[in-house]
Amino acid sequence: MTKANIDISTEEKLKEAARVVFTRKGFAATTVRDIAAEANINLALVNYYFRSKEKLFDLIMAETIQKLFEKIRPIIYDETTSITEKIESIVDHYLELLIANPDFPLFIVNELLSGAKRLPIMTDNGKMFLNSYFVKQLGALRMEGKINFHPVNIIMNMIGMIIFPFLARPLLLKSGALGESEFRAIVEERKKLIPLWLTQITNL
Amino acid sequence: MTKANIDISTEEKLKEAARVVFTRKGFAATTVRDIAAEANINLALVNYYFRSKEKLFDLIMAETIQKLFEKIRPIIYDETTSITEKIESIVDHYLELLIANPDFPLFIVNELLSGAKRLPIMTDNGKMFLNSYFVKQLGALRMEGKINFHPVNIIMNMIGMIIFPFLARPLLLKSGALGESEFRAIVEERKKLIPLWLTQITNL
DNA sequence: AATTGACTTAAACAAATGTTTAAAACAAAA
DNA sequence: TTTTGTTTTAAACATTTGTTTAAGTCAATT
Repeated sequence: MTKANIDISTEEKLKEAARVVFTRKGFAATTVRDIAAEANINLALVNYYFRSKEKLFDLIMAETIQKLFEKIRPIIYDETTSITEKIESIVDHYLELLIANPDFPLFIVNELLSGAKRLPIMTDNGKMFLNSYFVKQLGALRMEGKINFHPVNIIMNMIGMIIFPFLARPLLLKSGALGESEFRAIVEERKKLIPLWLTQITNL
Repeated sequence: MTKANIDISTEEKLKEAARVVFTRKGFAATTVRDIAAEANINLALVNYYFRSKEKLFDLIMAETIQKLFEKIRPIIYDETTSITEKIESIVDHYLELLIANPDFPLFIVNELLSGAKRLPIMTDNGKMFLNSYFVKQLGALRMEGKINFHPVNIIMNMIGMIIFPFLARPLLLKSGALGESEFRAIVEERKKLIPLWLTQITNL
């Protein structure tokens, strides 16, 4: 057994440290030295294992997006569930994930700004979303005359309502408008409310 | 008349260029040379006029936030208008502003990530929002039993629904899911829909 | 015309940052 | 034990980046 096999640590530690720092500060504001320090590992090893700061970032970004969508895909491609059931499922899964990683939305949005280069990973998954059975169901909703607006609005509202609290989180906490526990309570409350609101909106 | 009075250009040109570049790339990813180049003005003049990159950013940030809230304040402190009227007003003003500056939400959100130092300007205005008559009206809504959830949810939903399309914009455009004109059409559509949806949600 | 004071420029500086190098440490194989 | 290939380390390198400097330009004032 070579050292490479025993030692899951170094490479994995670096990735984990990079994930933490990139998420907290964004790509541009993060230095390779930050990552090395966070991992308590020699600076040169970042380039040794990942060749460059950019490659490391791309790797983490790809993995994160991947993890994100592979949870959603089975839900939105399920042809046996109703719109309402899908919404409940998506909201629940998404919010659970965000409760565990509260600054993840800021991370993504931050990279939307600067990283036009790194977009393909996301656009591909975005298309995957737009081609889903869920979107077809929403389209049918319009055909049936139940809604009189572009179905993409429903998706926008859903994701918007899911992620907004997490975008506003630093503002809400630092301003003292909410405490950590109140924030958590509101998010928990929204888990049930968002699907309710969405059905009201779509007249279901 | 000194040169300082004639020449509104240099300082103002730099500020405008800085606004453009900061908005496009965020604080960390923007270099002073980027700004100078965008303005076609000598590098040293950035520090000559604004002392530092950070001071320049703070100035622009403060002005932008200021401009943003001074439009909203009279609306949300108006004691003569109903909740519905306020919502219509806010949505309309906000969306108009965002149509003119589509990457403004990304800019703000981007700085929420890194700039814990630059938050005070925003938290102050956040408090201004939370102390408004609008929020009191929403609170009353709960007292009357018309809604059975924390009123802050309505604000979250409103802002979330307003800004989300602009956060997703680069993704939607680059992925080809929407064209520029379709995006514009959807936003225009939402101008009327969002208030409608919000009244459905609040049982008004 | 000479002077003043604000503005502009090109060059330089110091610090920070991504990356590379060359040697050392180390564990497994021969 | 010696050898081999991988991993780790400290130092160095080349750029980039924010900032400063010192000289130059220019218009108004004296």
